[in-house]
Amino acid sequence: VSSAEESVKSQLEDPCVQPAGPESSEASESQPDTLLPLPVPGHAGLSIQEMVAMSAEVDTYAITKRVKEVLTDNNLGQRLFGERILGLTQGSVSDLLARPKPWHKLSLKGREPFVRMQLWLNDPNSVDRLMEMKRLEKKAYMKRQHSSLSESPSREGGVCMGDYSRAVSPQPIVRDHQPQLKKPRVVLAPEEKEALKRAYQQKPYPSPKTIEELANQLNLKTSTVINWFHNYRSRIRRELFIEEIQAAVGGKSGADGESSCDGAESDSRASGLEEPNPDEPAASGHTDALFTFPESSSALASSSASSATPSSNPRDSSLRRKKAANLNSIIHRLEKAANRDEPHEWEF
DNA sequence: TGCCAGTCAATAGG
DNA sequence: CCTATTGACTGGCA
Repeated sequence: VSSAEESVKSQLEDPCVQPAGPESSEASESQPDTLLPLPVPGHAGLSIQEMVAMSAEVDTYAITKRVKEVLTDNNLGQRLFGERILGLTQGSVSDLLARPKPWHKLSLKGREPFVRMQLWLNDPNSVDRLMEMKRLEKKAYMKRQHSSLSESPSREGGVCMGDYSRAVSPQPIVRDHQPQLKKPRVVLAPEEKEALKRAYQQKPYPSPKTIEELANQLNLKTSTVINWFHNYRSRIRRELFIEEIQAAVGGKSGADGESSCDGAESDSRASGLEEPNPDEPAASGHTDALFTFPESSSALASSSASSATPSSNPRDSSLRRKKAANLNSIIHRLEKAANRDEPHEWEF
């Protein structure tokens, strides 16, 4: 029941509305930060970092929920909000709003965006100010469009913020000849991801040797494999946090006692980590691994474009797998803590 | 060195 | 345009 309606600590209350000031930030469209480097507006020279350090428990889930509402209600985008208010890029904002980590698991740095959101929400003029910025941006954009029509390719001297050089430029095909300053961005094929996920199930923390092998088998750079494991691990971890939050927020009736060691049931929403439908026909290899769950493999090898299964429980087996992998992960840590190298087999 | 938390930024859909 | 996803990078820690 507890939850937290305005669990905001007094600190963050912000009655005094910053008086707009000489807002001359114009002309130079898309000038990076306007007021990111933090001497917080109406707060006696307190920097955000100081506020973060002082602020008490904050309900990150509630905050992001509110922010999403306010943004959509007012037709304000994540990009604008991120760049002007949080000092983050659109992708980061999207991620943050979609799956906020619980406050107590955030580092000081990680808490900063939430404090800023809190501040923003408490400022009665925040929305209007943002809308004004949006207007100005659009105006600047129009101006640019207009001027570019009358002259040669006007290369903006801007700080490469919103620079979409495309559209009208006669560049039939991007047969790039430009000095590879732009690394092509690796895009793993679904099957490659599958293979990596399978490998993860076996060993969340592969040894350099294993990584090397995987890289060779899949024809990927080892750094790509390494990065993939880092990313996957942390994203799985975050998934678990979210389940934790939802479990806490959810059932308010009676004690939600979970007998099992890890309270993390509740239906977790579709996450990017979930594969449409794992199971490879073969997949006969997984015998070792500390934990492995059989999981009745199903046919249904529909490649992607799932969305089918109008009503069934797609996840569950995947949830179980996540838990299994999580256990392996925990074991890995315990072993490390125990100063034991090579997380090899244990006897249970 | 390896790990992690935060992010960035390219991209894929809408 | 906008949002979601995700490989790669950065800084901190041990």
